[in-house]
Amino acid sequence: MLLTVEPDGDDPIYQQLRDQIVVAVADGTLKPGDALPTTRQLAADLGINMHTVNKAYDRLRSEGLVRLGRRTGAVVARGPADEPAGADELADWERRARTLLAEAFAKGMAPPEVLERCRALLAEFTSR
Amino acid sequence: MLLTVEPDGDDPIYQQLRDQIVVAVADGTLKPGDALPTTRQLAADLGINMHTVNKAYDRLRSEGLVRLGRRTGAVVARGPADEPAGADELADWERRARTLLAEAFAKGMAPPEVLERCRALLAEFTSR
Amino acid sequence: MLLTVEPDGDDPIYQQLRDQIVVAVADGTLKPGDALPTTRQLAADLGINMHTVNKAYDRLRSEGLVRLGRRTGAVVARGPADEPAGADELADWERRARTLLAEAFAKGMAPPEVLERCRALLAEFTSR
Amino acid sequence: MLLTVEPDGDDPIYQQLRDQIVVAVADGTLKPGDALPTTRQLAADLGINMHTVNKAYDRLRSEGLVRLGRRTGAVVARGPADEPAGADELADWERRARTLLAEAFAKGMAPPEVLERCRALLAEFTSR
DNA sequence: GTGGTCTAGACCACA
DNA sequence: GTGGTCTAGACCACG
Repeated sequence: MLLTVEPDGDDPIYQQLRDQIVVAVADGTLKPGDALPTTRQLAADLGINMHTVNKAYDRLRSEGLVRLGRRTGAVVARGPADEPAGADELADWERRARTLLAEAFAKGMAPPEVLERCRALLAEFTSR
Repeated sequence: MLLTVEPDGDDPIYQQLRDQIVVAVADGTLKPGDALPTTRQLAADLGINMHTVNKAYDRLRSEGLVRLGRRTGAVVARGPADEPAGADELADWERRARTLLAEAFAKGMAPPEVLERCRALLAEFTSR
Repeated sequence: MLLTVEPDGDDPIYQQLRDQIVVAVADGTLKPGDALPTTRQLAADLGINMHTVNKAYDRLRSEGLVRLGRRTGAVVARGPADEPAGADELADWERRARTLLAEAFAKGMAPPEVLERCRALLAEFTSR
Repeated sequence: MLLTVEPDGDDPIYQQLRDQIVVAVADGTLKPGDALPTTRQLAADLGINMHTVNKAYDRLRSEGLVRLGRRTGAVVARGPADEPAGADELADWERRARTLLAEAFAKGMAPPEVLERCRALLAEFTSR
């Protein structure tokens, strides 16, 4: 479980953290019940502000992926196949997926090729 | 070709426009050579500022999807399968796709189901 | 001597014409004394405005590459090795060359490679 | 690192800034990691608008030469030989170089002389 | 009449 | 305090 950040990247730092943790949950590096580093611990390790880590954790909480306890810290709350996604979650995801796939298609990637890439990326998660 | 914006949405207005136009190009609503509304016209229709539309068009130009004409206004420059995507473009796309697919998987969607949704979304584009 | 224009290209049409004529003079397609098409002839051929052709010719005149006669039309006035460039002309050219070469270097092209490309491009002119 | 602008020059202000920064990166005045002035600061120093500086920086970012940081301001991202140029970048550069070299040749500069000037300009970059 | 550029001033997200 | 976004209004280059 190695987290890194690019302070001057295109995405805000808190989202970089959120994304990496989502991927870690997907590929099994993090399992339901696993504890995440404390905010101040992670902030110190990465040389960033504690509030930034906090914001990342809060986003994950509002997505239902982690639970934030006063004493337990941040704990992974949901893993693959743990609980089916809600309708709102699903509609929002589909909207983003449509945009992403449209971009690929509009920019010249052939649909079978796009689908194959999606399959390969998903395989990264299931195989581990 | 109906464009709408949510001024208070999560994404900036110019990106909402960019996204909708990308989808329109992908699904065939807009074909290479088709003219987009003029910046002033679209701005007036949507009740937003000219510069905001301008920024959306400028981004699309830098992505190679539209050409900004001197007299004609904005014109769709690239359609599906018009030209293969560059390596950088592709790597960036794959990074975003990984995050999006990881999110789906981590939130409980089964890989076959995810893949099926991707296939269905792509079919929206190829069928029209 | 085939001239073409992209109405929606990055460069203004009059400059596209100017550039192509400059290259034609350099590579020998056009020689000193050769007549260029009349403004209305060229405008009709390319489907553009007469004033646009006029502007291109005027720029070339101010650069000393063509003479504009009331009765003779536009005539190539100067060719390779015809007359050494003036100091102002030269300083301005060098400024633009510095920017172009800096861009190549800053973007990762090795100086020997850049120089070789320049040599090859110049050879296109001398060989014909 | 001294930047100047000519408000009434032929090139737009933002491009004058862009060009000067490209040259500065090429000749080593600016090295990867170096910070550029903040948009507001530079705008105030030059007596121009913040948005104009912003546009210059944004172009440089889209060219991959700088990263725009959240806290640090603009930072030089790519230096000479840091990363090879892409194919599109290269083709576009060659087109512009052809025009520039043709102009020199057509205006009476001998090819060896032109090449020597290019070599000298490149030497300005490598020597520092 | 089109997009391109510049100015001016405001509010927000991020850290 | 930084860049990012949006608004408003003006002038210019191009065709």
